[in-house]
Amino acid sequence: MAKEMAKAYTPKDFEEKIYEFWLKGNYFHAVPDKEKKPYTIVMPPPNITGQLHIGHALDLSLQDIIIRWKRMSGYSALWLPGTDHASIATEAKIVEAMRNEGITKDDIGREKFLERAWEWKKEYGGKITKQFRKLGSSCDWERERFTMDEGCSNAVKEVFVNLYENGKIYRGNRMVNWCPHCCTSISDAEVEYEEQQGHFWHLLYKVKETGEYLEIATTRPETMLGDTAVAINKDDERYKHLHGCHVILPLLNKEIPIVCDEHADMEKGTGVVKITPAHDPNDFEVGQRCSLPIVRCFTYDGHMTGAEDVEKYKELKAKGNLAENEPEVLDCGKYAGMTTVQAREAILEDLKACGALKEVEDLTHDVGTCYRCHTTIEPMVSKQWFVKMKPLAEPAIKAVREGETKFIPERFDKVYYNWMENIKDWCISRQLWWGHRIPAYYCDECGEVTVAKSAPEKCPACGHTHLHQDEDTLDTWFSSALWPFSTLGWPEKTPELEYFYPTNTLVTAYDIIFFWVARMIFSGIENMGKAPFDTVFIHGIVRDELGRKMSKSLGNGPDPIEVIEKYGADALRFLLVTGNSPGNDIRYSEKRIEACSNFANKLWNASRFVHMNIDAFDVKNALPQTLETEDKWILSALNKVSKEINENLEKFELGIAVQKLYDFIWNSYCDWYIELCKARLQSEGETAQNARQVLLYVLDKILKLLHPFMPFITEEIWQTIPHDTNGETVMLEKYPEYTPELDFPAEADEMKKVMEAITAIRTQRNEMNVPPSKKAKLYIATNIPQIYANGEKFFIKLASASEVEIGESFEIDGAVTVVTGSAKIYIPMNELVDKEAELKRLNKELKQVEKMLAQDEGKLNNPGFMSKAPEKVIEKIKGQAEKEREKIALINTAIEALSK
RNA sequence: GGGAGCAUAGCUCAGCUGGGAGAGCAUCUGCCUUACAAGCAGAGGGUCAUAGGUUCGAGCCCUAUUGUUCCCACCA
Repeated sequence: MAKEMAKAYTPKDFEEKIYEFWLKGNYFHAVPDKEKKPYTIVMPPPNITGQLHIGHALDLSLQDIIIRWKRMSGYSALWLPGTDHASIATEAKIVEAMRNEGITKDDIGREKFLERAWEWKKEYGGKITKQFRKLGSSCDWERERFTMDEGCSNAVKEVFVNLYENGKIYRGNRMVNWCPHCCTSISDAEVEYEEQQGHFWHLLYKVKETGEYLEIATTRPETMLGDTAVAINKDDERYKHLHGCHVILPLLNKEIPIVCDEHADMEKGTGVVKITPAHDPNDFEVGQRCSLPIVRCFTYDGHMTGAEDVEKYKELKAKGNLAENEPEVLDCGKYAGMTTVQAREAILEDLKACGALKEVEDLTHDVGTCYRCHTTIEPMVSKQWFVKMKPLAEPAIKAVREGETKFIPERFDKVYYNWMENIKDWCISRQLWWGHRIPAYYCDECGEVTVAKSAPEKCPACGHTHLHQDEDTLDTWFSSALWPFSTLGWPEKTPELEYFYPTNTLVTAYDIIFFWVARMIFSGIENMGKAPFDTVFIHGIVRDELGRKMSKSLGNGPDPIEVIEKYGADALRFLLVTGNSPGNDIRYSEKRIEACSNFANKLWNASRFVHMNIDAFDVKNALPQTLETEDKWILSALNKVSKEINENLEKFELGIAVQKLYDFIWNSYCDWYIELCKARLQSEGETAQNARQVLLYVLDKILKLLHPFMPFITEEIWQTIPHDTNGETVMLEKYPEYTPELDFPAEADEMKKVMEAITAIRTQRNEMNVPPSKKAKLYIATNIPQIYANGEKFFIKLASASEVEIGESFEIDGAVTVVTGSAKIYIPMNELVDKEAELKRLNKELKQVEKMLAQDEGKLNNPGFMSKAPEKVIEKIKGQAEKEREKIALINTAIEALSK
């Protein structure tokens, strides 16, 4: 084995090579294995248009840590990767590319467009997953899926047909969010609200019957052309006389009714509301309740309707193809063809001219925008497909309430309930070409709708053979919602589906709980009968040093690939997980990553030190027969950290786990254990050999413990050291766990006493500015001499002692006195001792300890504490008090001696 | 309007079911010591936002307040 380690830690030199090695060994591949328990994570599929950003890096790091840990813990651990077709984003990219060539979608038609899209997918679709590899992601690439591959498309059709057949999918004219830029409907979840400066325009509508004027405020005066009523509250005393009357719509001089509806709030404004059923969600509801006509005055691409649009409507009407709620279309006359923005200006101008504009008020309000292009959303009545949400939401709420699925951290279940409980029907059709085409077929003859997985040969109603498929495609999230089972082969009953579903953990940021997590839960329950995962592990988003969101326009997002080039993937992963607690955002800063890379370097060098000491000898990776106190101490510490890391990982406390590991490796292993060993390593014979073995044994465990977090460096080093198994890769080694027979609390405690004394001596010497080169004899007065005698070599090596004398008490003139919990140490340094200063220091220390003792005694004399505090705590306090008394005694004798 | 998070060392953040306040970075001091100066040995630095409460005991639990960030809904 003994491959050599390079002198310097340069991750660039080996990370790629290691990844190739893993791929070659097929170590990421998971199969159904009856001998093992399954553990499954499905990767949130990135958009094929996506570029790896730091948010992905966080998400992937967390998933990889969990899956590597589970794999090493004996599970058949599957991490299933894939990509998402991202219909709106991808289509926009292709349209843009075509625009540069001077062509439009309509120029080339659907088929040619899709050819381009697939080509585009082929060229760029794999880019992001290639980038994922650089992070060390141990996903099963053999099982990589794409939301529009054959299997996933089949699953989409199956679900659509099933939902349609049991009445959970319907088609109809409803109010939807329309993006005039993307020219498609979008779901409620896809609307983002932005605060904008706007105005309140107060309009005057004349009442036909009485001649009085009603004042009506609106933020969108251009919709007035589509008004089909004004509403008042039936209890509003001010307007009781107007029940059944009409107003004259200005500009159009059209008579529309005054209706009574609860939507009109007497407290707000004048209590009169204009009703535009075609272009406002609330007004649409009023229209439904009051049976008002729906008049559309906007085109679907954000212009005012005109004669042509009316023609189209008439054609439709003549054919008898008008569906329920099909809006009438208005010829906007002089405004026809204007954009809605232009029309607003023109209409206001005209209203002003005819005296119908009373006043203008400034107003800041939230405006709905498209989450993709941030164009202002136009609410429109249009014919779309919807998923009926109530029956799907109920069991999905139950699944979380009853604990079938739980959120980490828990608070996100509130967010989930709130959304699920207030959910409206989901508009799933999109007026786009790139995506899953809706499997609905219309008979050209009789208009009969057939929903089926494949095109029917003839109309089941009239037998006619001319049918055409629905032009629309499905919301991208419709297919992502099926991801946990469509990727495992559903609707086929595959062994993978049987074994790996339901999956275990879903790892994602809080910003897509609605888009994705919630929809996966109800889809899983609906189609599989079981929620798709037992745990949703939510993490935050990565922000910049100023706490701002990373964004393209700010250009504040570091390129993970560049970071990896510079510091290595291990450092980046480590950065993203340290100090990170579930659900909380983290800040990225270059400073912090340096600390991570330093840690990797530390481990590298410690390993080189081990090599330096074992390479020339025949050292087995196994514990020796005889263990010294310091060996027992480090083994106990290793045991403790192994136990805790497993516990923390179990609770998804990755940040805490990694912190403890860092501390163990750097402080316990490198700063103490290696230093403690140096004395032995310089000697000859068995004791040195034993040290080499323990050194190697612990390093091996460290590499395994750290592997999920820093996979590359741990593998690279592990490949160079002797093993205790004949495994090929550290990633398939057993993850260290607590081992009772390697716990030595008594010896560990002894060692800690010696270490405490060493630290105390160092502190004192440091304070007096004594250079380490200046050695001094130590007199250690203690009633547990054996322990200190055992530590003699450490005092010499690590506390600058020339020699050590141990006894019950000493009388030494002009010595510096250092007091620990169990020893009083004299350092005779006459020339350095300032008696006054020494006394002052000792008195100060005495006061501190006395204060602590007083506190503890206070507790122990408190009947409330004694009767109510748990036994464990009382014992602890008693122990503390005992130590404090000892220390006080020691300090007192030191003061006495000095005062003589 | 409803809900949630955050407020701890100069900075960035940890702190598990309440039982002596921690890390990294920064600062200061001293060190080339059988790996590592990307290092070693030390030091200083905190009324845990404020005010009450519960408790033998509160950074942690409860109430209110202030500041801050976010989510949802609505504003005709």
